[in-house]
Amino acid sequence: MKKYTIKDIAELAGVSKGTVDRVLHKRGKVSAAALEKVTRLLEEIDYQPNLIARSLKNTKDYHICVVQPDPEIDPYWQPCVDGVNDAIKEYKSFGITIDSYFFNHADTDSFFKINKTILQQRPDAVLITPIFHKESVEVIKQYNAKNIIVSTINDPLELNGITNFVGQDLIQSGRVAARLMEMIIPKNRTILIIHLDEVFNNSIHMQLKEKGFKNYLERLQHSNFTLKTCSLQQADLYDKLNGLLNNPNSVSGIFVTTSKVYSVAKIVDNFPNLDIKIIGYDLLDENIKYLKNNAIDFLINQNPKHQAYLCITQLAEYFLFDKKIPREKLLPIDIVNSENFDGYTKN
Amino acid sequence: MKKYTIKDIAELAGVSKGTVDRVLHKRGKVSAAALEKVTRLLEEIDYQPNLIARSLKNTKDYHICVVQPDPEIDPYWQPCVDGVNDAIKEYKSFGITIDSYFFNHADTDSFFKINKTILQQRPDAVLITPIFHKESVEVIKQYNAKNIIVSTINDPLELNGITNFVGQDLIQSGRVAARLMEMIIPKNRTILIIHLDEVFNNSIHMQLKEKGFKNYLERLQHSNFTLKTCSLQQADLYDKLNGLLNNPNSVSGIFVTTSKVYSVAKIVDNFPNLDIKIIGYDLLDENIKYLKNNAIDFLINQNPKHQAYLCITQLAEYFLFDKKIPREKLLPIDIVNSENFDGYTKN
DNA sequence: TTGAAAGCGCTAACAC
DNA sequence: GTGTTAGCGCTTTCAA
Repeated sequence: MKKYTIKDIAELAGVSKGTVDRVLHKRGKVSAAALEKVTRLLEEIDYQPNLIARSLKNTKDYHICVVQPDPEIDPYWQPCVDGVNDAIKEYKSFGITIDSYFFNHADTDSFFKINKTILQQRPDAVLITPIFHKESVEVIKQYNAKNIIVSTINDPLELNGITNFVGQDLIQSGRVAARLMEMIIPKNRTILIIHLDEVFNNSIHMQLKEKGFKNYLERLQHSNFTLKTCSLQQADLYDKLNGLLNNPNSVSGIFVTTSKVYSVAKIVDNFPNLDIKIIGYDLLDENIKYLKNNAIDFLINQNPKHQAYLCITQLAEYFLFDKKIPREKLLPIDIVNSENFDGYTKN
Repeated sequence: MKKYTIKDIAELAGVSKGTVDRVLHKRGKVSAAALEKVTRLLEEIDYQPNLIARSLKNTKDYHICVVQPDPEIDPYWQPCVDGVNDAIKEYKSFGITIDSYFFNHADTDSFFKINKTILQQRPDAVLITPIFHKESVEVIKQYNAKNIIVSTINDPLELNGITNFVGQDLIQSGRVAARLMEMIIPKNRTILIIHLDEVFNNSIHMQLKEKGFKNYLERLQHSNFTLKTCSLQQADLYDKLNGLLNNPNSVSGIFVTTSKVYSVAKIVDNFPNLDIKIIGYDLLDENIKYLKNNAIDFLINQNPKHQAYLCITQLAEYFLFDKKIPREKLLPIDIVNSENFDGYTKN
């Protein structure tokens, strides 16, 4: 069970370390005889290079830039920032520097400006949260032109030029919500699907979730739910929802396609005798408050913190240890209720 | 943003690398003046040692032994083995050798025998799956006496001498199941709690889950479920359950505290008009089959594969990079239905 | 085509 | 007390 090093191989083959290295990396300039001998030896002993040593040699400092919506403007993004910060700490001692940049999630100009700055820095990789689809495509092209690796989280779209994507299957996510809804409301009732602030956000997300949700329910054999979709602005939510709920039995379940589900729960809370079930997204403190008192029945955890952290991890291990980066990593769609949320929130 | 090395510090402080190292590791034999100067400098520039270099120096081969129930005897343990095997592959190139040993989960002698063999090998750490509690306590003492690190997964008990534990909060796990059950069966019905093969397994697990389950339901304000507990052997299951189910409306929900929930689902499937809800544990193929056709309503994922993998990861990063090992790592309690299982099964 | 040698950053033994 | 030095395993340059 001895650990063989290049030196061992060299001695066994009667050549120098340099030659072994040339064989290992197929750098040519090796005689047929030596090639043959070393190759066989390598196979025989199942040589595994010491990745630590290899990495040490490569003393380059790697540089990753992260482009995210500013959490001070939309706190939804705070978990992503937290995930990135964890990664910063973890990889600092490994010679990987990570810089965070924030844009205004309602302002494409700020997005462009930041990417321009980053381009000039020529980092080794950039992680972007592409909430502006069209604009992202453009920016990614520029990064690719300079051979800068581009990673994304959170975006379900096929973006060309992306090296790796970490996220969730959003259609499936809608199906998960639908199955849950099916289980907790009586057959044949009416379900409301609410998209909140669609114009200001990446509406593709909401549409895919809706698609999955409908798709699941429409194919059911023995029940026949009525589905109503509303795309609303926060400002209009109160009036609209109040109107609907004052008409009793009109709605039995509400599926909110975003993390703003607490604002729906807050209104529904005023109708305690209606027993309306609510399913939505993300473990915001506000959402968990309603989850705890059963005003929200289920939350689906998109795990933005882990998405961001994992994405950087993949890049770091690629730089340090040449570990292959999976092109797409789909995280599980966590179902969260009042009893298991803290397993997902605390770390 | 320069990366400072020991050499840099030495030059800045006007001392040698050796002295800096002595300060860093508090090895004494440093004059007050030098100590003061170097210490301040280190703080000033927030020196971070290069962990790769440090690790390379330490060329020792670490050795971890894993003691698990034989998956050929009880396939429940296969995921753990898979997790360990993943870790073996991953850390092979980092100078960490991991050996797997299997005991018969129904034979304490085999457990002792294997631990005896391992003790003689004097590994750096051992990961045991302590399904025999009393016996494990004994064995752990012996490891501790030889300064061998002991890690465990899957066991909720306070075992003294354990360095780290990776697992789940089993009482909370029962509460999760209870909350789910509450949502999917009508109020005030009867719920059956089934422990399968309790004598042959670690019954503590089942008891804790039951405790959490009951605890949740008993404190509900507006409903009043009747709870019945059965501890059964596989062989008796069919007769007992048939008896119960032939008495209509006797049972509305069944909570199975182990992964053998499929064997309950199989029997309940013969009573299609009863609409009995079933909740159980673990993503065995057999369970997923019933989950898919809604015969099982929810499974709780204990994620044995990840438990094992994570545990070894923690040990490896401790050996390689001196990363602190958390004494206890509680994994989230994943709720799984027919729509999100594949996020947890495929990797 | 090949071997020798330097060096990545850190540690520790050894000489002064 | 302190500085020097060798060396961890691998890569790469340079001279032969």
